[in-house]
Amino acid sequence: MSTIRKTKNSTSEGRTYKGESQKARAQERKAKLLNAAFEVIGTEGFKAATVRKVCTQAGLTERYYYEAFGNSTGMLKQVYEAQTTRLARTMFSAVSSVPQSPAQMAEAALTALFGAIKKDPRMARVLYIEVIGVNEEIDQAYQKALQKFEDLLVGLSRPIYPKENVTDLDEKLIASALVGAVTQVSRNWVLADFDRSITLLVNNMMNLVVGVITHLQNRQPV
Amino acid sequence: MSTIRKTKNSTSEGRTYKGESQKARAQERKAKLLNAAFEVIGTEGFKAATVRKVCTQAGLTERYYYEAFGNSTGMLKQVYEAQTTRLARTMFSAVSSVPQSPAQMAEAALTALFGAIKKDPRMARVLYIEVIGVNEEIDQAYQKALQKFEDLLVGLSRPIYPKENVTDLDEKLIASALVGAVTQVSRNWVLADFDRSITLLVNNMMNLVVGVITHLQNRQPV
DNA sequence: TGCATCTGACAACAATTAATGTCAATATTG
DNA sequence: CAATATTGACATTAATTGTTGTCAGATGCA
Repeated sequence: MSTIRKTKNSTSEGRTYKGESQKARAQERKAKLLNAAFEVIGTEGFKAATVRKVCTQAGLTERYYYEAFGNSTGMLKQVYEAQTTRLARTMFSAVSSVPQSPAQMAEAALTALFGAIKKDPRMARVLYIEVIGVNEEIDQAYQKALQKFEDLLVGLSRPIYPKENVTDLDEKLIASALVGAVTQVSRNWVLADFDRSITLLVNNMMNLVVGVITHLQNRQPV
Repeated sequence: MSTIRKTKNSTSEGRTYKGESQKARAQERKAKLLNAAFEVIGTEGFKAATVRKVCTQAGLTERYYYEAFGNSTGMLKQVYEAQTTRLARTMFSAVSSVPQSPAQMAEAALTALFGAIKKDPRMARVLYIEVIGVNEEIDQAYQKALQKFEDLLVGLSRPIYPKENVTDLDEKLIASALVGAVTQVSRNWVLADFDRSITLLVNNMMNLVVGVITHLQNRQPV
């Protein structure tokens, strides 16, 4: 039997190249590919985001596509999750930096959302359009992300709801309806090439939010 | 030169076959293909609706696919428009058969919508999922259809809005937000396999509708 | 310096699919 | 019956794409 030759690091860990560890190189490639995928999906759509096109955009070759994503569903999922994270962070920080009253928090959140979308329309395309109806795995990621926003909304609005049992009141349903309302308005706004001011959008959505809140507070239990 | 032979009908009109005119046969084929396309798109999705699969489902050959649709975008567009028409009819008739007060009309419309979706989930898939992000032509059809619903809503709610100018009030924006809210709730409901009763959905959406209405009515012009 | 590893460019393969064409069988009409 | 229109089954073509493989050159390490 021949003995197995070992380098300083065990064979599976690889070695440094151009001054960087294997892990660091892989991360850099993944970041490049993620940016490229976001660019292509966000401007030309998921269907147009072929392996070759994304790799060309990234300046890398196909092998690294599979290293980073596994397959095209993986690519879309990662791009989507990166964008939801980015948006959530932006909105969270906006909400945090404002007096903690429901109306002011809602206004801050809406302003941050519309601002982010206008600043980078690729995000809207990824969040609202390209993830719809691709396959079950993406559907799940989409539902999960929305759920997170809805749960956040439910948590924030809990103190607002009437203590007594209002007939059939379903907080999650109301939350998802509000999320849907915002989504729809955003989508139309993007497709209409930002034809309205952010202030106008926020003011009108606030009618909806404040309307449902005060209505629920004034309702009598049955 | 040889003279051109003419049958009783000019050549371009074709002739009867199996007792039916050319037009009637073409219409029947188109109806068959439309049903088949709806079935495939509504259950397996647009991506799975290849020319061969739709034709097999319809019991017809590829040539008639192109006769009826031209291409796959045409197919999706026609299926989509057939479903929006069907839904609009159902909702319109429901709204008509009820006392013409805003709340009762809204309740009737919502009940009809959720009922139609539950009765045939393929419709929801076509209306809410498969038309999103296919290409520009479908996007336009989608926007046009939503616009029609939104315009209807604006028309119905016009008498409700305060006469005085409320700050920045944009009826179209409110309408599209409400449409988006309903759409989102429907989508979730389908994906969650109809986990709630229609009454529950309607009651909760009514909170939103009544909430925004009363809020707008009570608001003071600035 | 010599050898193993890593990288990038690209070839190759298989599978899918839209779109058009071929041709024999069937129905209609004069 | 005979000529022609219509139909349906299937072949063909061309293009695209995911995925894997090849190989030469660059890089790091002992």
